[in-house]
Amino acid sequence: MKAGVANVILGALRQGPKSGYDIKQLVDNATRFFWAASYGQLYPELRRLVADGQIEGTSRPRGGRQRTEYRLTPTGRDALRTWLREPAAGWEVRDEGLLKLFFAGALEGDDALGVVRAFRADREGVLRQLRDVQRREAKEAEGFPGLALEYGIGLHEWIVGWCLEIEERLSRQLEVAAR
Amino acid sequence: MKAGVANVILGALRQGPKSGYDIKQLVDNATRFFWAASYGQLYPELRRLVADGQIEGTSRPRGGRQRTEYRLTPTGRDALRTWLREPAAGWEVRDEGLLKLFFAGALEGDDALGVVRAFRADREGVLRQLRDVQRREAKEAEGFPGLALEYGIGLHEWIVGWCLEIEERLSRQLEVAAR
DNA sequence: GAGACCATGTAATGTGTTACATGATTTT
DNA sequence: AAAATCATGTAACACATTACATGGTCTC
Repeated sequence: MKAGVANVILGALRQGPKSGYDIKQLVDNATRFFWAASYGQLYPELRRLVADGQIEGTSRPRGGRQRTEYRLTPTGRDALRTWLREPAAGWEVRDEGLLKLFFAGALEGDDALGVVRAFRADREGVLRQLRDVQRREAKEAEGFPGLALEYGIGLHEWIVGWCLEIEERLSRQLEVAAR
Repeated sequence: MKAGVANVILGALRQGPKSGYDIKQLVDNATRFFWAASYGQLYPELRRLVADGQIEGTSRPRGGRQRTEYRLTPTGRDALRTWLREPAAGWEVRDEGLLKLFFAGALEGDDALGVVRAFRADREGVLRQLRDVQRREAKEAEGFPGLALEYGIGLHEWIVGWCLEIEERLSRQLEVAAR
């Protein structure tokens, strides 16, 4: 899971030169759902990649506003392609909603049901966000970025559906128990 | 996303008293897929929870082997139930496989297809692990822990299915392009 | 002229993993 | 008798977020 930010930068720059700010926008818009990055990571890593010869920075002021635009060097392009061909290092999830679901047995029937409902509500929120992105970026998000977006939407649709099923199952059990 | 380990400990102890080692086993067996915890977090947090009156530790040697068994105090039980009723703080994913998928356009057709295939292979691996857990813990994993497991299995089945579809779609595109 | 946005950066803080250290017991 | 498992703990390190600091420009 090491050197993650570097790959985000390299990948972002492939679609054309960008400032640190631009990269942050891309991250917040798209990759944040599976790979977040803060300025505190981005800017130092940009310098490191320049020092390492993987990217080059040019001063490109916009109006009177200073701005450094970065682009890939051939070395950087190779590094990106090499990384893409390597097996993925890993996968980490930290999901408080699921943790609550796991322990929901500590609550009584209807409160436990509430945990599932809250979990679903959260995922419906994410689903809405993803659909907003899809609407906004209909043009830009073609090819693989669009595929990743489709993945996220489909995944969250599945999750919401699963929750609804479980909620029904639990409701029926509660009814039976109440008799 | 703060104080996460505390809730894992509280939840784990609800099903009966446990040593730090026991809790680590539970984490590695079950919650690790959505909430991991290392000894470096667990042991200090156990002390903190004792100091805070949420759990109590008793020396219960097993043979000549020292062992401290922890159990919930009423305070701890309340804290667990309160936490369960609160809205979930969040949700974080760091998925290198998806990041590669997102940038796979930097590779040529069949290499890009390889990224999807590698992604699927990884998820098939996780699916196998989850099914192993299900087989091993058929008895213990009833109720909500079992539900969380079902969720994980269903989710990964969906993912594998999605990958197969995409692989076909890309294959067809490659064939057309080759003509 | 106020507020949003573009733009860059760092320091403090928080969080979590890895490696190391130690030692008993049980299984093969 | 070796290897695996039970059991507890800490120190060093890696990684990431948050808050802060600064200042220009664009839009209402």
